[in-house]
Amino acid sequence: MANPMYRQIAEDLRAQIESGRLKPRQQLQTEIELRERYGASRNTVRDAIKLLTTLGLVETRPGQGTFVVSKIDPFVTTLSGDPSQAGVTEGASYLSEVTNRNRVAENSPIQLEIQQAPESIAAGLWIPVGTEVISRHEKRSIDDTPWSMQTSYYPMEFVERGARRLLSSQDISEGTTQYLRESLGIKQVGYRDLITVRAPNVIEVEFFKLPSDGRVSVYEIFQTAFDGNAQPMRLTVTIYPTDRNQFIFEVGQVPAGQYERSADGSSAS
Amino acid sequence: MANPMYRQIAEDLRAQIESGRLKPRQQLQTEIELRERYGASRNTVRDAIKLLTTLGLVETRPGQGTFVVSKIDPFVTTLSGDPSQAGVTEGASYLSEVTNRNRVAENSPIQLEIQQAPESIAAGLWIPVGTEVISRHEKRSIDDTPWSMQTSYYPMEFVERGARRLLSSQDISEGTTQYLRESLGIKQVGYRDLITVRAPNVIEVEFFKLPSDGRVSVYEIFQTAFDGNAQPMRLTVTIYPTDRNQFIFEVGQVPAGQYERSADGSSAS
DNA sequence: GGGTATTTGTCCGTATGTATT
DNA sequence: AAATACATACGGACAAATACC
Repeated sequence: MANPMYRQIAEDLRAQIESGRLKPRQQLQTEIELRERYGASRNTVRDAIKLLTTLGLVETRPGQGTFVVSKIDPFVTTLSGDPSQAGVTEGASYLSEVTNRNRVAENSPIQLEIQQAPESIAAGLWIPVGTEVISRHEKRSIDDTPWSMQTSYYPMEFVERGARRLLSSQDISEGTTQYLRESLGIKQVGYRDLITVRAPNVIEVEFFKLPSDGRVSVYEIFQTAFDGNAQPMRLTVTIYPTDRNQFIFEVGQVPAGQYERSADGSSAS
Repeated sequence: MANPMYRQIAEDLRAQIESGRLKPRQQLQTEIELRERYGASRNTVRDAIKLLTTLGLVETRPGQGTFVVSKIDPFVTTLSGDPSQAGVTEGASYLSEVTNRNRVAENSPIQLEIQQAPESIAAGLWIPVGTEVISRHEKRSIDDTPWSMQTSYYPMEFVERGARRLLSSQDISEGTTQYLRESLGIKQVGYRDLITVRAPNVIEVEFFKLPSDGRVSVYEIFQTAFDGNAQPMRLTVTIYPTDRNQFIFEVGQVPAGQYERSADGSSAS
């Protein structure tokens, strides 16, 4: 046999799940039953189940059993769209969007730090490594589900030039983008998003309550905002778990209306 | 005992990797050596290594050993940008972008099918389930590395109205967007991308040569293109492995210039 | 090419712990 | 408290891949 036994067992179970013979939320046979059914040892059955777990097809619950996963209703974030709102990422802007969908959003207090820019942040802001930057960090939840972690970095120079509220951990209700325009005359004219996916770190596993085996990865989105002189004025890094988030962006003329892809893979408008 | 032993071993090794004491491409101690070092059984050490593998921190090579991963130089795809080029996804358009970066791109022949639209495709094209659609499927590689799999769906009605070349497996060199404009007067005025991440299926694992344990997930991007009547004219589904791909999109005025995030997490412009 | 040592992969059986019902 | 089910841990045996002589 080309394939080891635990893979064959996994393939068999996977076929049953994908064909719909095993439905979401349905319990699989116990490890003991599967051991007899496939004539394998319990450890081999467990290897098969572990593979399906990594693939996100099943989940195990101690004391209960192994179940076919039921996907989470995803939250959809629109990354582009109305250019006038473009890049308004901190503060209340996204709250209205969330509320529109009858969901309840919550923000943590803003955690403020002054750091020496490491390489990755310095490069995004076009400043030398080690330059002081302000970081404003915030955690967000929707319907009590941890949703995203966001950190925005601004050159320390902005404070010296008069934007002192950047150093306040108070929420800047009108948005930092507008605040910087009013206080310093720095106007954001565009931004660039870089989307990556990676495994979560320990902090992210804890906040998002992700399985500690790292099978759920996170989006990491670097947003660099530019002012009228084509200089970076802000770098925002946002983390979203991939198991509950999708992103939309639109180019050109696109009809309005939600486009949500539901849990079973189908769509609705 | 808060943590089981295999997690403690994994955390210890993880700390060594993240602190740089174990560098990318460096070999870890063998399982036997780790067993003695931590006073655990070989299977327990293997559990720790399996965890690190799922987290993407190490990789094992039979007959050789276990090594700290060296990240792949990612390929960066710009999803928005020049509105005149917007949505030109099939054919030669992306080849120039690749060539500009001194990489060599290759496309498979287009695989053509006529299908009854399943729910997910019907919803994207606003047509009833079961309506006939044309699917044009293509696999793409860059520098001999499998890069993406793309399938575009068009209403069968387009062929009946005269766009017969949609049924040819020949590449439509000027791009299907332009072809539809010339042949039917259907003009694409915008599109919407929906970005999701999920585990790969068997076909994707094989084409992209992904590890069969499913620890590397894939982006699945649904692009719906709209014509001047705000009707969907095309649905394109593209799959990219998350371990070698990043996406950029820009809104407003953004200075030109590459923004690549290199393997170690730093950036360069 | 062949043979051998090394290293990881698969599979088994068993015992005990922990979470849930 | 007892039963059930998954989680952790151990030890052993053999297979498969690789490297080296």
